[in-house]
Amino acid sequence: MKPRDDKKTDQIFQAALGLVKEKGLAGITMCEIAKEAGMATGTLYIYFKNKDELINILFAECRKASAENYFQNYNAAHPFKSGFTKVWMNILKFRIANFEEVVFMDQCYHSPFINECTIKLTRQMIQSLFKLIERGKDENIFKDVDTFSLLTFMIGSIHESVKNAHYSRKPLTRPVIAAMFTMCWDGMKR
Amino acid sequence: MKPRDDKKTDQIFQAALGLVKEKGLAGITMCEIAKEAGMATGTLYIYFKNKDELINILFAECRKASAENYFQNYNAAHPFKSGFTKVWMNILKFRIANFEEVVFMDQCYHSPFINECTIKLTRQMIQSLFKLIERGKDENIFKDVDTFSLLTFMIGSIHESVKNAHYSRKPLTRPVIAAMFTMCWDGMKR
DNA sequence: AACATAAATGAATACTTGTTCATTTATGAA
DNA sequence: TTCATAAATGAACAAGTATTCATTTATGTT
Repeated sequence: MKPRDDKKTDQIFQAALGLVKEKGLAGITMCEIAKEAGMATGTLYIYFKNKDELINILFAECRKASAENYFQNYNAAHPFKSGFTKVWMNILKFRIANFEEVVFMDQCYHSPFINECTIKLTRQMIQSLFKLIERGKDENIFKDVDTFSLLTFMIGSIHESVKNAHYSRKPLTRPVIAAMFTMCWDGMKR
Repeated sequence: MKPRDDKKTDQIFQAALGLVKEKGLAGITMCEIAKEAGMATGTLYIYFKNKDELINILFAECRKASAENYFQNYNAAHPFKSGFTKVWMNILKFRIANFEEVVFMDQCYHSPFINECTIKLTRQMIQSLFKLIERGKDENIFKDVDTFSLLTFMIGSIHESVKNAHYSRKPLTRPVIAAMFTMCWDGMKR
């Protein structure tokens, strides 16, 4: 028998992500995805039951990849600031390098494809970030503000930087990244 | 002859915004918009040439409403901090009160409906905000960081607050808003 | 080398959705 | 009141899109 081509799933995902960034979830068709991925329309239905499943599984993959990235090379034994910096930079760099995923996930939150339940799962994933912020508060480094607000502020500085860098077509340079981080840190610290 | 019903345009816009927030640009149909707006499908085509025009005009309206709001009750004669606070609060409150518009515009940026040219116009609209930040730098209040980064940081603190408040279903309380503003200010100031 | 099996194909099908248009309804003018 | 005009309607039509399936192609097994 003929085995499945393991690369195909990834080709489909890449095609879908590229098209969504270009035209939004509104604009993509199964036919276009297949063409972009270099295969026949029918082939998509060997790897996914239907369009809905394709998008849901891609969403789950993106979420996983994003979460796995947060704490890479984070060492809790190191001083708080260096750990916090590492996580901040991880998230920033990941979002720059995977901007298509960012756009795709953003669009999914208001779509008929992703259900409430899936969104709730995503919220659970910020637990580790929550703990990081709590540590900063415990060590009397961060302001005595509720953790959720501190986290929101941290994430906001990252998200907006990445978005603006992309739309203004001005790549984030090291000095700009450093400046953004300093502002975030100064805002959060006591 | 029978005159046009001036309310209809607004009914159509409200229906479209509500549906986009619920299902995304991907999920809306002319038929649904009409039903939600309480009129026949054909009526949409009296007020708009087609779906594309409907969305483009709605986009332009949202952009205008948003921009007109920035500097309401801003008085350049007042001290910088109170003016900056006013603008920050204006934007925050506008986005809370008009979250549907926020979602709609976000979705439009990656859609086949809105073209590059329209997006560029939006960028021009941030000129007044640019000048506000410059004033803060001129008065030696803000950090000596490039204006675009300062503005990005400011906007990021607002956007993420509104988004998180909505998705977590925790309305922004006065103390939380105050805390977010303080973090933004502390981050930007020297 | 021949066979069995599943992948891959893409035109055909079924369904969805944008748009039109013949008809009805409502309003201002004569 | 009647007429002229344009709005409003929604079923019919035209496009467009998801999904299927008969056929072809490729690969592992015997």
